[in-house]
Amino acid sequence: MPRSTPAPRTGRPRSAAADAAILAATREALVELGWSRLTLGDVALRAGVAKTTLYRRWPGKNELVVDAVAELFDELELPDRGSLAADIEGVVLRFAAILARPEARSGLMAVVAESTLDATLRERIRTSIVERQKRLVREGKARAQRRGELPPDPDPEAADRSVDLIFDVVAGAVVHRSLVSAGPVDEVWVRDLTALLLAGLGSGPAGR
Amino acid sequence: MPRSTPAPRTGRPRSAAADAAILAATREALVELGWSRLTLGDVALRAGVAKTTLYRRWPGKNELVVDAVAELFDELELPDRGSLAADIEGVVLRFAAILARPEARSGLMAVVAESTLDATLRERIRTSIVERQKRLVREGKARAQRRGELPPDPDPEAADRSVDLIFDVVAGAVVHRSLVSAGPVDEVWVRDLTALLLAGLGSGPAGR
DNA sequence: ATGGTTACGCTACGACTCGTAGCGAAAGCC
DNA sequence: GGCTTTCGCTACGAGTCGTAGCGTAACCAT
Repeated sequence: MPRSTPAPRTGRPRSAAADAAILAATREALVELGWSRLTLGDVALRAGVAKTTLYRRWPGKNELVVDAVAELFDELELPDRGSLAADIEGVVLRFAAILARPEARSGLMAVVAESTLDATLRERIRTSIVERQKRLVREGKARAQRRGELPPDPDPEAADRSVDLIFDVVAGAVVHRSLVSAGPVDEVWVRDLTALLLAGLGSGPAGR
Repeated sequence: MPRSTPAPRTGRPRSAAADAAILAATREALVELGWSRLTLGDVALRAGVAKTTLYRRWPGKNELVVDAVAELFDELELPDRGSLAADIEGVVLRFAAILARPEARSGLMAVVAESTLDATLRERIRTSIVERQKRLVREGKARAQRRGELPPDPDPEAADRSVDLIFDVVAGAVVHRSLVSAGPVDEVWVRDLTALLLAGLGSGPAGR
């Protein structure tokens, strides 16, 4: 989904294969070069298309990288493992696996950095990535409430706030752990995180 | 601290004022241009020094920005407000205030993104920023344990894991909330976050 | 088929930034 | 005063940027 095309009814249609090739080439370049040394000319070369074709579809490097990275997160799913704790551990491990890939690491943080001065880009990130993955939190929460592991929400407004908060805490913690602290997101860490989320600080990381 | 100078005993000494001017100019340029459009030539011009002087002190843009941003977080302190919950709320609000500044937003995320392909830069970030601010968690935790709000740690190894986890969860949540989700870190959100940290998911955001 | 319309590949362009080299002058220690 | 290092300045080749112009290719409507 490069951009919202007004869908012209006539003329030569845009090649869908070119889209896929460009996004794949972008991820490949992210792995080898990182964000700063990635150039659109290089991406065009890898994808086997002309540089001008690239500029016809995306406004610039930032938007291209957002679309290339967003595809990575669409494969996320919430496995039903029978309990809230197990569900959380499962999805966090999958999320961490995606974040371990270099194209996700360098691409995601770079566009977030760029979005601080570009409201349009920020909105693109929000709709393409953030809002899209909140479905995981909603699903996991509803599942836990059906199981009786979580109390029902007092009102819809509080429910929304709860979803937003959980999403920021979980996603933020995993991102910070793997990208900033540069520590492993392994089973030990995930178990500690889940314990903290479920029971709070009082229990401590060793208690379980 | 541009870099570890071997401290030559002879010759003209490096101007300390130039260091400060360069770092301040870097932050100023980050505000106006963001990371990608920031050029070292422009920073040198703003700081009133020659471009060559800049290259003599820092290897490149990444290292310069790390140092410029690291200074911002040194002003963080942990106010003693009498309870663990109040302490957390206080430091989170201060942290968010720093993250609200454009020079911190764009600079921090950009260098984190760059560090994914540069182990040296990653280490520089870890020592200059991350490890330095973990003191807040250690202090807050020790204080709460003295008050009896938190149980003592079973062993030093578990204590370290606990500090790392709390730091990633708190810092990650605040960063994710303000930079990725682009939501406000206000008193309402901080209260919900603190409640989640202390009591876990069971209580919900409305319970307090 | 034929003509209309749009996408495509290709080439070329001026403007800009990069990081480095070389120079003479300035600033501090012996 | 003599030595050493930093400083400001200028200049340089290399590389990237985003755009314009052109002829060709692909699809739709008649």
